[in-house]
Amino acid sequence: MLSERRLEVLRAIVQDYVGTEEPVGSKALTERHRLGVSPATVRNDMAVLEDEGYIAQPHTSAGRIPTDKGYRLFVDKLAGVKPMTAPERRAIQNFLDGAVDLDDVVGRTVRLLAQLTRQVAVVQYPSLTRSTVRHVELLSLAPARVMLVLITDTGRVEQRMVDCPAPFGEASLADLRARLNSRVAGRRFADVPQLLQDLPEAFDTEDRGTVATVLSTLLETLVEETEERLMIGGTANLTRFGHDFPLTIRPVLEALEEQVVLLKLLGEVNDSGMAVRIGHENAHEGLNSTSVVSVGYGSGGEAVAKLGVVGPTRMDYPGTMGAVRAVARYVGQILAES
Amino acid sequence: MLSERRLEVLRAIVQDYVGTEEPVGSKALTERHRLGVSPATVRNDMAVLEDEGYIAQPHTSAGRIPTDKGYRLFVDKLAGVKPMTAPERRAIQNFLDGAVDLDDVVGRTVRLLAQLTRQVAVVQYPSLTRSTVRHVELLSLAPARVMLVLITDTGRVEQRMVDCPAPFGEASLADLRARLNSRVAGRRFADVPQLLQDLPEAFDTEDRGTVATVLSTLLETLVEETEERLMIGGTANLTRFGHDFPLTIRPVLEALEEQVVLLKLLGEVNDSGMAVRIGHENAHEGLNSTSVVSVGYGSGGEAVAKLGVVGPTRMDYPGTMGAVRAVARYVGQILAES
DNA sequence: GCTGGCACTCGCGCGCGCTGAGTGCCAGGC
DNA sequence: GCCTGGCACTCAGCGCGCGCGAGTGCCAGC
Repeated sequence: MLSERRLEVLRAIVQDYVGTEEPVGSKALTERHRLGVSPATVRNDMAVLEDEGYIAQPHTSAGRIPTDKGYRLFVDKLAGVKPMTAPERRAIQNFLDGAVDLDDVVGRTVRLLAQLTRQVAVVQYPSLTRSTVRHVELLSLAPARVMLVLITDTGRVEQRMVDCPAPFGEASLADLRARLNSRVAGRRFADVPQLLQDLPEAFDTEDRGTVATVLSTLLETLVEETEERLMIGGTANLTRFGHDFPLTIRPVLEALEEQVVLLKLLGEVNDSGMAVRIGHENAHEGLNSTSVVSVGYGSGGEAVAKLGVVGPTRMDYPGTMGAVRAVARYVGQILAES
Repeated sequence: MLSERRLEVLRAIVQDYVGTEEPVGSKALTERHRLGVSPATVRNDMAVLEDEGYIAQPHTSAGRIPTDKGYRLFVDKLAGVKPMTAPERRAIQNFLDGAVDLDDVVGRTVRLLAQLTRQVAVVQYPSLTRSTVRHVELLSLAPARVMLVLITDTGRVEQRMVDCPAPFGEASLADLRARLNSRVAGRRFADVPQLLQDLPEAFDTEDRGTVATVLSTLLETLVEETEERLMIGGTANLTRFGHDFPLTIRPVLEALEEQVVLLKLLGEVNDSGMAVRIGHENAHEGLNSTSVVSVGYGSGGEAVAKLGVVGPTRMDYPGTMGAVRAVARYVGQILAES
């Protein structure tokens, strides 16, 4: 176990390094922080911290920089979440309040987050998994062609074309529409399959094939669209990554274009709230020199999707976490209102 | 007017520079191209080309590189469009054929284009301006709340919530729905306002307010959604931009995040087909060291949207133009089928 | 009008030594 | 036992000078 002072030294190193982007030495440390001890003592402490793997030297006789493990300790034990100031909160709220539809909410959120944190922002569209069905609509486009429109309580609309095995009359369509809605409207996606199980039996034999086709398309939509969409922004902030960044930036850009990677990235927010993934803790190789701060957000108490930012491991964790949390909270509010 | 051989020299310079990314000198030129003259002669030609502003030296006693004006001449007079090979065509078609819906088509297109050209791809969603209405659907969500769903022939779906001034019965709703569709289905967006002008008169006085509200929402949707959406991809290719690119890349990333800028970028494709914007020809400052190759695409003969790529001015114009044209053609086919 | 020859230019890479921040270690003091 | 000042050592970065070589412009001759 590290002594109190050594933890203090680690904190000071992290803070200074995040601020200056340069390896920090013992003398500079004692000058900028009131540690109450001499540089020599700090040097000893640093030697210990290095042995334990919390800090490292880029090369002999340079200052120290925190390792991933060092940042991890910093985030877990040494730093809190820096709350937003009142004006900042107001600005967030104002900015998000102007949104006119779901796309706009997500778009504004992503821009806001990128701007506040000066990093790359990633926002997942509200998920369908935990949402409920508001309405299902069926439109006859041709005798044997039906368009299925699914409207969710989060304001999302999905449509699918269905080619029917047999012509399907307007009356049957209206019947199906009514039965469908009375069964699933207001219900959760997860419950829908069960609720529709015996629906085809209510129809004439000749229509059963078509009904089954429509239903299976609906179920497919529910499942497929659970793979969420994402929006990202603030990629220009990648240029602030580091000096050597031709090599650093490329894999990050590549990773950011793969939805799957991103979804996984946000994926594992534990229920307690925020998740911070530091450097090599990220499964994806290209993101080994980045940290990800993510959090769930939702219209009620429950999280329906996630959002977060991707930045260099050398980031202002308390500030970033504060911004991410605040934005998530206000987006949740906006969604609840609409 | 430049002599035939001088044009040939310019072509050789552009080709070599695009290939090597290094200033090209007179000796190297005569070695790689069968110009039939000596380096000294080429030097004289180069001096002329430089006087005319087609090429420049990064610094005294280095080779020459083409200027924007040089590329312009190259594109206009010296180079054609390099057609895709048969296997490439097949690959494009196969890749696009797998798409399941509009989002997927656009997504695949953007990835394909980025991969083929190794540049940043931008694809505009099929526009609503020139498209036609396939169907308008009205759903009663509450006594005084109606959801309006607009389906276009390009497979796009837009929805809007309408708060009615007075409760609106199911019968009236069905009536409105039927009348609406009989008037506008299959018609062009631009014609819709006129077609609906006297529709409220067909309804009882008590319903007219609601009908008017619904109609104005529909018209708004048509106008608003004419502001198109975009998808971009291949930003990782920006890292291949140049050696000095910390400064180059940032404004480009910033520009790419502004939809407005991008739309303008694609905006001015003349009807003849492809547009190539070279360097300073781009209005947006951040894109002064990039070239944009764009083209319209559409499901019929008519263009409903645009797509293109953004790359360094030093790009393989014939190849890029070939790829852009081929992709546009196949996307058009796919859209026509669905 | 093309060519070979020639003198000149200048960016780039290399090696050098200096500087200064930073380190590890040690002996002495609280 | 822990902290401290002192000291020798290390090494990345920087500036400098130098030589190389690709490339140029010009000129006289064919």
